[in-house]
Amino acid sequence: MTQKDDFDLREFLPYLLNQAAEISSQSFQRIYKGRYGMLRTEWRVLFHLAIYERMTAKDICEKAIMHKTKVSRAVQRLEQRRYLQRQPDEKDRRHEWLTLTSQGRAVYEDLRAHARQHDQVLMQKLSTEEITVLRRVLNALSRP
Amino acid sequence: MTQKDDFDLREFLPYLLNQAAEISSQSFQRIYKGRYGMLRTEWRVLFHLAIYERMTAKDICEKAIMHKTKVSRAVQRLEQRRYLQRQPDEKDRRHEWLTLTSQGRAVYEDLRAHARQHDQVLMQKLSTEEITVLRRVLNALSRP
DNA sequence: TGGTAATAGTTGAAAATGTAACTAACAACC
DNA sequence: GGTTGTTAGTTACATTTTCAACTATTACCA
Repeated sequence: MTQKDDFDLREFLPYLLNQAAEISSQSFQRIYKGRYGMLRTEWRVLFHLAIYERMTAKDICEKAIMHKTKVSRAVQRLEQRRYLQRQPDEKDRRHEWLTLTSQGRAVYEDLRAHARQHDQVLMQKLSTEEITVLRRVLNALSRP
Repeated sequence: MTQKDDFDLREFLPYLLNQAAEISSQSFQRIYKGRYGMLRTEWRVLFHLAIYERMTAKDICEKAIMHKTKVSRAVQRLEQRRYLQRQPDEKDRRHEWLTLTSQGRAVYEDLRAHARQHDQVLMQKLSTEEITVLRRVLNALSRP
């Protein structure tokens, strides 16, 4: 199994990014899945609502770059667990404002602590300079 | 929709990595999906076989960090399209050696050209220094 | 005003993925 | 040699995701 071609997958950015994303997500997944049976789409919605306090599904789609059906279903499940509330907009009843319940906020705070800790572990593999470059670069690449 | 919490998703590495991976994969996806109806798992297997010439499914699992069922199904579909051949190992008939057909190699060469071009576009957003740091860091984060 | 277009969000069916159980071949040990 | 354990790979079933079509509401404009 020796390399034949001169094309190196380890230099192809989409491949590398996926690999790193996959690996770095796994241990965090064990936490939100293990503790709350949540999916990736769900913690993302939960975190957005915690951070921005009040959003419509559309807002979440844009911020999180998630498809509306994903958001719709994540919201449903979070609502079933009483982690969030919906409130139709009076002026435009196509919109629904979403906010976390106190229960949802508690879950968020727990997960946030784990997220911070998880990030610490990841960053131990890197120098401070690498971390700043990485964050800057990933933010740049996240804009389509 | 103003930020309330001091936790910043844009600093949480698994989130950032996923976002960047997602965005940066999209235009390449349009190519392999549009031209050959392939899935992400399939181009990955195809590329590995092109680069390493001869591998078992197990080898691919390890190199590509993919679950064996994913690899198994990708191999099936690539075989159906006559992009690869299987050859049982004579000594240990649990192993199957996989190699690309000339047709598979042709598809690879086409996709490789697009991959290179795609990478060029991505890298235009970054400085050469950022690129080297990024590659090094992503490789480090890709090891569990 | 009425008719068409646009927007927010949901739903159903098809495709893809994850999980666990399975088969087939080999290894190791008594 | 026969039993038990391991390994490579597949399959079946449940869960998740994707895609397209749908509803309900508002915007646009002749």
